[in-house]
Amino acid sequence: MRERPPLPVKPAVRRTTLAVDVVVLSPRDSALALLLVRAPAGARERWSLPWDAPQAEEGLEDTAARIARALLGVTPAFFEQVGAVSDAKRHPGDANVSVGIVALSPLGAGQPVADAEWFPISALPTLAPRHRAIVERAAAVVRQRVDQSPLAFRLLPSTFTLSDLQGVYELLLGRRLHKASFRRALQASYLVEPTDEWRSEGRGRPAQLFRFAPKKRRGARRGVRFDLFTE
Amino acid sequence: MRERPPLPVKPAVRRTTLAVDVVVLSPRDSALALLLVRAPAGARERWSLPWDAPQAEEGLEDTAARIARALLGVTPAFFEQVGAVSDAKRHPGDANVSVGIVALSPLGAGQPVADAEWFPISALPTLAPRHRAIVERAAAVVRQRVDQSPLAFRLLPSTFTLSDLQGVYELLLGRRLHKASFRRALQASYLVEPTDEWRSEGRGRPAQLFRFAPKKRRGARRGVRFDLFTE
DNA sequence: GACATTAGTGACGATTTGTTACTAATTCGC
DNA sequence: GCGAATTAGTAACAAATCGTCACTAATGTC
Repeated sequence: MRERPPLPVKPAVRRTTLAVDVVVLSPRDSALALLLVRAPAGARERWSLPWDAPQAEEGLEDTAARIARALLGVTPAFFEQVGAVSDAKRHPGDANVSVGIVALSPLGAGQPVADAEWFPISALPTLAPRHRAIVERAAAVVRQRVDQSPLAFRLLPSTFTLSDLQGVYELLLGRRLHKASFRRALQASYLVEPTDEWRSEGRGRPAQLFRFAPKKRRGARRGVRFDLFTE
Repeated sequence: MRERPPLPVKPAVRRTTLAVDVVVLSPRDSALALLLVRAPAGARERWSLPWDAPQAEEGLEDTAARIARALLGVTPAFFEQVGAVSDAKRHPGDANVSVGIVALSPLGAGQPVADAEWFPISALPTLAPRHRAIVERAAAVVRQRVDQSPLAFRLLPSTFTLSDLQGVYELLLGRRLHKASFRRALQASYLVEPTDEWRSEGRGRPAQLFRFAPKKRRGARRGVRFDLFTE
């Protein structure tokens, strides 16, 4: 048995510069859109993620909410951290550490201010390296949590049709889903309830509107899934 | 159509103090154990999570690796962020912002230094409020990702029996699993391959040793799950 | 050698899932 | 007005998956 050496690190805090970088997402023109702000003259890239430093003792999600509200006029419905980075990748404000936060804003809510614009996530302009990395992680986080978190519902208004909902899932997952299976699984989940309103969208049969109203249900005690994505 | 107001925020970085707080987990005596360090005399709590500030341009996971290696003599096999916090909850070093990182150390690897000790996760001493919150989030993150991430394999040595593996899953999930179902699902996942070694553990039939060797398989293109845990 | 203990598997029934094919309600073109 | 086109919604079948039980296998203990 070895002798146990004494504690070798003397922990100490250290002053650094911190930014909250916000990935605001919303469905727009049948694609997932990301809100960018025009960079000040002289910056290396013309666009960047909206960002700012947290105020004293302000929660990081509160910082993200403040930034998004200032740009859209409304507060997004959902926030989730995508991770903190402290590497050598360049940040537009040269922050040492960035916390990336994804914010979901419902379809059609808010209106960007003059220096902010929606870009389809598949056609983004050049961003600072750290911002590009944060956007990529955000997309992965959203795709990975869409089953466990009510993400999709936060991208829709408070009432919506089941086709709307399926469309958002397809946007987030990047693949088509089968209508009957989707509805059967949704039925079994007790996550939505029908309203007595219907919406007629030009042609075709009118669709019933639903609202997100999750019922508490006992954890379905399944076995393990081994859904590692090993690619 | 409203006039779009100009950009109302002038982003600026801000100097803060930052700490990386590490949740080192390892199976120990049939329970999940957490590594804590003895606090210096005069601290409000007698134990704390190991923590330190990142060095200049050091990645946050690298900081966590450095801290854990200093305490255990070995580098844990896996790191995952559990989130950044910047609220009023007290940190032992009074850092404004903490990044929590969970580190998984395989069964039996390393030996704590004199001022560090393993505690079963179900019987922890009092911790600073922020540390308590980080540990709770870490446990939730681990439970939530155990299906998508090779977490369980990182808590075991490089070869292990299937009963070992099932035991780790049961520790992480906090419930018993059925042997036949577990093995069938594992078979279908192509995550492990048998070695030609066997291990006799006192009584009972010897068990074959396996190693983690995930085969690339095409994404199983399932429908949506709606596994929201709404409780 | 009987028994306790742990490893590992075959098989059955129940449930879940992917898919096809249908019915229903609306608008559009003529 | 009326059929074609379009979108919503559902029934039902076949295949795959899952939970469970019951068994066989190989070891140590007494």
